[in-house]
Amino acid sequence: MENQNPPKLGNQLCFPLYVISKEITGMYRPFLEELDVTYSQYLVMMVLWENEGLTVNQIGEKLYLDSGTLTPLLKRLETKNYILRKRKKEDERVVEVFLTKTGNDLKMKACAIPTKMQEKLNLSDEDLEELKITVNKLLIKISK
Amino acid sequence: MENQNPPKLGNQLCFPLYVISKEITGMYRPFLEELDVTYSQYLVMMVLWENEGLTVNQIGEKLYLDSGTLTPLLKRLETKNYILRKRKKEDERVVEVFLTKTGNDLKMKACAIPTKMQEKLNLSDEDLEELKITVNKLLIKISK
DNA sequence: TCGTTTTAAATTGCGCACAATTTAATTGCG
DNA sequence: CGCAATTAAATTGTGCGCAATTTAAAACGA
Repeated sequence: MENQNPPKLGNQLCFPLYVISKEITGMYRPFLEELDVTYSQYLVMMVLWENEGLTVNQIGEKLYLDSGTLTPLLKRLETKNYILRKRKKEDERVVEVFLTKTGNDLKMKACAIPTKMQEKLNLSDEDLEELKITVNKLLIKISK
Repeated sequence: MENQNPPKLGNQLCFPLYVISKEITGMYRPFLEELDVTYSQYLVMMVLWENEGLTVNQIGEKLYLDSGTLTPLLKRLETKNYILRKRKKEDERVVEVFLTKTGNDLKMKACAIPTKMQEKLNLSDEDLEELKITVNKLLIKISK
């Protein structure tokens, strides 16, 4: 039994990750406000832009979120008229999510965001790529 | 104006960071339940174990949190009898936060957590150190 | 077939996280 | 001194995030 010292903030892995995640999310805010979505809603929209008609569960698998989070979030997106939620005829338990025209058109407005964010982050292309690789490797390791 | 393609989940930096942060926080949960604290409350306790008597603002600076988050969180810690909140005599606007005996004793129980977490994360010492360095560098860059 | 089990989504309840505002105390300035 | 400006914390309101439970539909099995 070694390392039985009290845990210190400066020695954590999770804390800086938690702060970075919050800070970057915050950097998105002004851009996302133009689309009238939150960061989580933006994630859902990204998933749908790539793959329309997914079920709530399928969206949740991609985003690591459950129905307790997604159901109210999707209802808000529906209220904004960005998406449609339809119960599947063949299996009434399942809800499939579709884009409205407005929701699909939003994709165009969103195209500028990655570039703007990279400018704001002020990281070189190489650093950014390396970070993405590091971080994606870690994600795979952790969520395996 | 290049890179005007729709943003994709797989090409983001923020998304894996957001997921990793959530996943690791989730890994802490069973250990933190034994101490009857949430992850955010654990962060506050760590700060206080290192530095008792800090003001709400000072805690907020260390944790990147504001009074809107901290005030109710600190009240919950006070209800658990882990901390004491005292208005400063010389400046009644300021609230200083102190540990109770219970709150200080909790530090001992917390000592086992980093080791348990490292086991759970299943990363080598070297990988973990490298990640901490990478991630702390990024944090400094971002929050400058 | 009928009842049990499983599954998908919704609901409930709690605790952040943060923007915006409010309250109250202190500071600073004419 | 007297009042505007500043400051610290608290409050209000919205939206996650997740555990636990509920609801309802579908699948399964004797």
